[in-house]
Amino acid sequence: MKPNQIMKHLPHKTIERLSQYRRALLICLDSGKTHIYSHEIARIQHITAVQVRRDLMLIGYTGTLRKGYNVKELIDLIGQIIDATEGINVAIVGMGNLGRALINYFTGKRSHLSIVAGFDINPDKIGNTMSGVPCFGIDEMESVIKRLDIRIGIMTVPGDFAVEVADKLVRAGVKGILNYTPKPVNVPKDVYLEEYDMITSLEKVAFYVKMHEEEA
Amino acid sequence: MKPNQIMKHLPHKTIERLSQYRRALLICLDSGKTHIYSHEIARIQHITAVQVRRDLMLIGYTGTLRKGYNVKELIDLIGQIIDATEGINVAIVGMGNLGRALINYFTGKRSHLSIVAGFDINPDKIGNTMSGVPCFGIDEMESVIKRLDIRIGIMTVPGDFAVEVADKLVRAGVKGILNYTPKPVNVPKDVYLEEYDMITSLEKVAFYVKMHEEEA
DNA sequence: ATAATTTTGTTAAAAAAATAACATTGTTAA
DNA sequence: TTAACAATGTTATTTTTTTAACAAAATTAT
Ligand SMILES: NC(=O)c1ccc[n+]([C@@H]2O[C@H](COP(=O)([O-])OP(=O)(O)OC[C@H]3O[C@@H](n4cnc5c(N)ncnc54)[C@H](O)[C@@H]3O)[C@@H](O)[C@H]2O)c1
Ligand SMILES: NC(=O)c1ccc[n+]([C@@H]2O[C@H](COP(=O)([O-])OP(=O)(O)OC[C@H]3O[C@@H](n4cnc5c(N)ncnc54)[C@H](O)[C@@H]3O)[C@@H](O)[C@H]2O)c1
Repeated sequence: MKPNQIMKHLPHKTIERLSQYRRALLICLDSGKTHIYSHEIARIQHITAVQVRRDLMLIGYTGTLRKGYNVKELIDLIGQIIDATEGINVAIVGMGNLGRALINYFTGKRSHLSIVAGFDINPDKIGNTMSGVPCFGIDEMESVIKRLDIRIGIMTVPGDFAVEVADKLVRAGVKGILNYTPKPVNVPKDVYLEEYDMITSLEKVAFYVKMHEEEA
Repeated sequence: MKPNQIMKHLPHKTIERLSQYRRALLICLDSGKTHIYSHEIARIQHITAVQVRRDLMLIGYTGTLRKGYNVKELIDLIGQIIDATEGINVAIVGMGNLGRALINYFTGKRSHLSIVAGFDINPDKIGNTMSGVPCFGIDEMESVIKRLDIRIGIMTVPGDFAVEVADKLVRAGVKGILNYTPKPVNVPKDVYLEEYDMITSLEKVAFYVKMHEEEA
């Protein structure tokens, strides 16, 4: 099966895990490790070794028996599968606390995904740069996105502006949106949308903490 | 089936969705809506109406035929299922950009989950408050957590400190950890751990954007 | 008054994901 | 040398999650 065909049949959960494996592998690489066993990856990610091997099987990677997987090779292969060949430019809308946290976190982390622009409505922020990322006015969005070939937008504006910002991003031609706003938005189906709310995560933790306590 | 028994058998995904439904319902309530149909909830959450009805069936909620669900009642019932009866205190470790974003976001949002303390290593931050949340030194962690009966810790420190902070939280007696650090940590199995990395979300968006482009 | 419609609630089926089982094969050790 | 071991890779099974199908009932329309 060609790489192209592989990609189309990867389970959604496998995609997520591949990204996580790579994150862990990069840490390993830094620490000088050249090989890693499936059960080591599994332990880091809190999953089973079988699942790791199964995921790697799906992307057609073959480790060395009894030596495990070559860290560098695996990082490269995961990149071939999940990264776009030429890299993708990303914009952040809303250069507040969360936007700033994201920009700091990303800068220099992933070469194939570059945050190349920020947008805000606050005149004090427009025209400045933040960790090297220039901040533009929201009115310039459409032109800047087209000019810089930005294909993904991250939304970190106050919830009340979520819907209007999403619409603006879509009109500007973005093909993926990552919405960190607490307000769900709608996009046409040729735009991939991912929404995340920290309250859901925290409430989930709280639920299982409660459950566990009641059990005892 | 008693509420207690219901909870034990709820699928993990249902727990997440219940939290999301409530978020959406609270928004509806604000806008003056008293009733809502399953397909309306579904549309907001980008899922199917059947799934909504099935989830509500699992928690034993009965809507009114042809009128839909009573927004207020449903909010209350979801609270009875997923919230702890007496509320849970939460701490944030690492009062940087992300920590600040979280505190702002949470403050006044959920009455049953209160962020009552922050911890940091930076002397300039210790002793101050941020959106009403006092910042303590990391050395005081164990005593403060015990004194304030904190049961969940959110980690927003730099990755290099993740493991040590997680250990500290566990030693202090926390029963749930939400790790926003890029470094996975390990906890004993009586502590519920949730880890989230924005890079995974962004890489997932990028993957599907790429896929979609190649298809065309 | 009756039929059509719309929405819920539930059971059944399908799909997706995780786990288990196990064959295979280098490596180590007796 | 051979047996035990420890790792991978793959198929089979189980579990979980989602979707579909449809009965029941209130409302609306005819
Ligand atoms: N999803 C999560 O887990 C999570 C966590 C924390 C915060 N949040 C949300 O993220 C958002 C940002 O949080 P924050 O703490 O960074 O808030 P913030 O107030 O610090 O930042 C918001 C920024 O958006 C800018 N802005 C306002 N309206 C705008 C518009 N129409 N167009 C462009 N920019 C605009 C503001 O000038 C500001 O710089 C909020 O919606 C908050 O609720 C989400
Ligand atoms: N998971 C995600 O999606 C995501 C997104 C953005 C950032 N991050 C991560 O979140 C973390 C925080 O990001 P940020 O932008 O807020 O960074 P930041 O530097 O602004 O904040 C870190 C804070 O932690 C404090 N600190 C350092 N060492 C500490 C210790 N040992 N104990 C207690 N406090 C300590 C610092 O004084 C600072 O206030 C980083 O690990 C970053 O990589 C994660």
